[in-house]
Amino acid sequence: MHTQDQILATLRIEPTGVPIYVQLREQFLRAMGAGRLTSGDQMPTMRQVAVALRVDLNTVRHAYDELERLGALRLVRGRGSFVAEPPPALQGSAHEIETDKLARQILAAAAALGIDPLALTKRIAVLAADQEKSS
Amino acid sequence: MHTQDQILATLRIEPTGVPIYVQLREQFLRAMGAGRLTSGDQMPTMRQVAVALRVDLNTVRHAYDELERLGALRLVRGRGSFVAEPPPALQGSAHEIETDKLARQILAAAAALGIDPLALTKRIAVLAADQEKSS
DNA sequence: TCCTGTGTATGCATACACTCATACAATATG
DNA sequence: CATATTGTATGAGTGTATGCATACACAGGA
Repeated sequence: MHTQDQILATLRIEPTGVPIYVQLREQFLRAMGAGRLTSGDQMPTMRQVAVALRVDLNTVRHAYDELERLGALRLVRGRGSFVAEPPPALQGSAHEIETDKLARQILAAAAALGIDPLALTKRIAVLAADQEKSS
Repeated sequence: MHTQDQILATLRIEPTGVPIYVQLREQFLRAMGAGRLTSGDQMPTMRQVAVALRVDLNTVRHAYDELERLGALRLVRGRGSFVAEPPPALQGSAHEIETDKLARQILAAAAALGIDPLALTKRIAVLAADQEKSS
């Protein structure tokens, strides 16, 4: 019952010039990957986020919208928003396509931040290996 | 003499929702932090950047302007733009921290979308290598 | 049924980001 | 001095991001 509140408390909007909806999108994706939000979890309400961060409802919706298009959320009218099941089946070519998509997004993000893709690749490999062990 | 050209070749603008001037700002800051741009170096001309990236002169100026306000650049009318003396914050270690942050965020996103981190790493490496060649 | 909490959808207003075009001002060079 | 180069500046026009307000549509419970 406290999950949403805890997530809410972690959200931060910074005046860096990066659009608010982008900041929200990244923070939620990260919370999911870190396990602070898991499949089936109810997300904080759009209105909750809007009020808590003193941000417009449409802005939050913009973020939730993109997360749904990414397949990370399920938006259910009248009920709420929920973290989607990460398709574990995602086999064969479908998996390759998704992987490719994300890989390109990542390179774009790295370029946008001026981070060397090769250095980034190495770092990811190391962290991924660490995660393998701990699980 | 090749410095500007080399820096120019590393610049990338991606449609991530992050404003172009922010992308430029970050990339230059990181080039400084990584030592690819050091005190006294002449920056590529605003017009060079504008033409190379097919972006408006005012947009580039916006980025250079912020960098000057940050103390990272000295803009000299009629002569050019130069990296300031104490190339500000974001030194080597800070750069590593940023890379680390992005790496973790990527792993988070991958987990959230049900994508295998190792497969992702390989794909990124391939795409990054391709990009290196084409430039 | 009625009420409340959701997501969904408008319209209006403001500010910002970006492009395009056109200059002006200072510096360097011939 | 003339010219080119570079930074500086402005205005028009378009699209987006954000905020504020007001609804509508659907689900669940009293």
